Amino acid sequence: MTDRFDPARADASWQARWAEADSFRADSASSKPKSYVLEMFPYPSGRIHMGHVRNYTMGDVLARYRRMQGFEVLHPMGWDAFGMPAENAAMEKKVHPGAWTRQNIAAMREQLKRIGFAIDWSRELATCEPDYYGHEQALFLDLMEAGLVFRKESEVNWDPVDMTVLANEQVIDGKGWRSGATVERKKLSQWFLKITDFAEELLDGLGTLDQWPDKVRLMQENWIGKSRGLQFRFRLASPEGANDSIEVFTTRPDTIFGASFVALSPGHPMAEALAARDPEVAAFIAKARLGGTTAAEIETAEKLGHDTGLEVIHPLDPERRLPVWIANFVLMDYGTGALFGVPAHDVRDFEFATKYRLPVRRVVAETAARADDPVVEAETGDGIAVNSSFLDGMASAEASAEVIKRAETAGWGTGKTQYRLRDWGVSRQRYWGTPIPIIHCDACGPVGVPRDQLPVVLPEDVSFDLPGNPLDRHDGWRLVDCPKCGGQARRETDTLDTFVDSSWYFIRFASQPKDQPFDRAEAEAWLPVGQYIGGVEHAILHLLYARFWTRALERIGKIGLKEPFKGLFTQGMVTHETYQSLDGRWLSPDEVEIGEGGAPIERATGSGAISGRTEKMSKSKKNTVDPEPILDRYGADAVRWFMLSDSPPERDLEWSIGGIGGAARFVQRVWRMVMAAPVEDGDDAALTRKLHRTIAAVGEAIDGLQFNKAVAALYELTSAIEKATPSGARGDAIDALLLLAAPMAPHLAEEAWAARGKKGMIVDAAWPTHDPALLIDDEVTLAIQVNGKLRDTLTAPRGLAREAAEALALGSAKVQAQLAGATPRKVIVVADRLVNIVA
RNA sequence: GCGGACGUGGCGGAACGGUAGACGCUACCGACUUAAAAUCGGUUUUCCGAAAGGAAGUGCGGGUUCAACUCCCGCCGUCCGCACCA
Repeated sequence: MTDRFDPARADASWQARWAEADSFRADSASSKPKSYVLEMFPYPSGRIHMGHVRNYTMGDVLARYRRMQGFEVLHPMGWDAFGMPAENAAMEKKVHPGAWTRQNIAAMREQLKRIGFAIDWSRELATCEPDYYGHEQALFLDLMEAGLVFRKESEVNWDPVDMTVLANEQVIDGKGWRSGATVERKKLSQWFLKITDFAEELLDGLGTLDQWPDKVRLMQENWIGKSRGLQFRFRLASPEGANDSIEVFTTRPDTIFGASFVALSPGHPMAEALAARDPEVAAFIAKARLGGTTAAEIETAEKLGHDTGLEVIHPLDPERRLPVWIANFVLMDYGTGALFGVPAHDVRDFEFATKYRLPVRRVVAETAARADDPVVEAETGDGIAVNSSFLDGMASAEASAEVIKRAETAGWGTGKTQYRLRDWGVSRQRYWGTPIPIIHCDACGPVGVPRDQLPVVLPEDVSFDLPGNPLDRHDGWRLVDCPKCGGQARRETDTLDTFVDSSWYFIRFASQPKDQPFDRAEAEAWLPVGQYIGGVEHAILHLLYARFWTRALERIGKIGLKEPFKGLFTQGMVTHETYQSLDGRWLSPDEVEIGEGGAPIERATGSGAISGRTEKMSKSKKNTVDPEPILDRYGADAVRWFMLSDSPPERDLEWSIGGIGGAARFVQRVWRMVMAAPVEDGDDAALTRKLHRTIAAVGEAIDGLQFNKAVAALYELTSAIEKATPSGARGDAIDALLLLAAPMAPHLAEEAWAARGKKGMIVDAAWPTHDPALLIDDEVTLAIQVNGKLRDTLTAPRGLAREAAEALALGSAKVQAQLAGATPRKVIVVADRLVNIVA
């Protein structure tokens, strides 16, 4: 034994001991209560970064804590292994995406193991392996049979040079991120999942997720975007071809008398029909479709319109005619792709009407008396209906209900609920993804691959020399017989969105039979995930898709589970300072030194540098810190401890070398204390009380995922033990400290536990319990206030009677000095806490 | 534009409506040492004061209360999400 804790030796040796003992295997058949702790699985980019370390450390503390509390814990790890970076690497480095990915997985697995996470590695999975994605294909077919999968034409961003489809974030200023070519919109026939069928229950379900952050629930609620309103048809004054009406949706039926135009989306079928025979319309539509989809562009985009010359009849005032325009601000995929404009009460309509000199008619006012106030800007709030015939005088909500009622009675419209949520397009024109298990036959149409032919395995012999999806040109794989008619047919070459892969991996972790995606009973034994931990960037898509997928499986009877994640925690990012040289190059913090007067200087050139904001670690800003050298230097426990200290876990954690140093110091401090602990007998009531308070505080903090508070409580206990004189109680406190610290600094805890001659490993030890009686002191400190200001603090026996406390307080010289002879008017006594004398 | 969160020392942050600044970092002083590292003890919200002590203080302005970082109203600022959603 040395006087220094040696993490390099201890980390490896205890990790080996845990592996040998198979300490973290989750036994589905265990009779113990179960606890499922899960962190969002990583994409195998090749290196672990600090964000991973923080995320998995939090989950690990919880998993180890639950285990010590007597739970059978499932804490698995896997790889979200499909996706574009592997294809990019294939193109750049001429390696196969699979080889690249598997190599990355191997490297990252070793890195994770060095941090000593309590993971059941026997359940490890990678979504890019057929034994995972094959089951996903089966589930896809199940959903298809249940009518939850459909095919539809949809627009994609098409890069004509790379001949590939781009995600929105790959389109930069209207150009492909890699080729720089101007991106085109192209219509492709693609597969969709009917998530909109679940809009209402996904929304309702949010109400049951009381262990989710409010913020995430709100974001999902807004994303689903439910709104109630009226859908109805405007009859055309003179029929236009086959169409004699235009269907619109509104959330403000009460403003219907304020309508001054009808606007069609440039993608609306009627607009397209008009364009087919009128070049002017066609030209306008082409113009309207230009322009980017970025937020900034939309913000500044000018409203453009084209008058079609058509007119519709107002449903409540047959004398009134409204002009029909085509307008660039009308979205095709919300509502009906057409709307009626009420300039007085809608910001966009107002802008449009002002530009094209369309009438602005007030139909809502604060009071009936202000019915004819001029409208200087769009007034979007509720009020009283005015200038609206039979609606006049009604409040907005009442007026809306009245219009819907009349529409339904007269048969020209119906009350309707609209959702912003759109169906989930899952087709990706990519190689490195789950093949969609469909065969296209000219005679039979799209046919599901028969179950006994699953998995549809990705062919290995592909090349990325040519642009486009290599599956499209791999005839050996692509050309197959139709399973129905036996005729010549082709495999679907699109692969599934990787969000599908991550929509059920938590079920596969819980149960992984060979012959089916999961065993229902076994999966249900573990699920829902008790605590799910990950970044807030997944607040909407991943978490919504996973909720949908689970509900879809529930609907088709595969699992008895509506919500996959009972508790959700979104942790903050790991940030670091940033620097830039004067000419704008990003500098890593190592390349900068702080000169006299605190001004940053670039080491290499000696010239000044600019310190920027502290931001999320990212390669582009060169402010990353690689965990590996830090682990080498300080050991796993110091890194883990630092990740949990200081910042509340939901907030960003600023990386600092001082912080990690402090954590390493604490590890050594505990070790020294253990090494130097003399064996003595005897009590130490004060220390015992401190210990029991700490046990309660740490447990409460970990339960609430407030790791920074648990850390602070352990620092306090450590100081108290150091200051205490040797006694039996002190020895007990050291033992308990090790148990309490074990989830956070497990290697140190094991090493110290062994050094203190304890039997067995600390991972198998029970979490200490506290005696509630010891949380209460016999003596309390009373705060003595005069007029609400603290003037004195006095020690008093606990449970001191009101009168006695009052007398005690009045006896204080400081109080008497403050009162200066005045008689107290009133005395407030809060038992065992304070006395407030009001003079 | 809409929605949400946050604002406390030099810094990260604590604080059931009841002693603001726990705990950590930094800095400084001291001890040990030939020396350094490591370690240990101490100080560290501001102002006045030698001290005892006093005054002010949780973004700003009001309010409720015996008592407000905490609750309410109005500003200011920062960050996040959504975004032409009818």
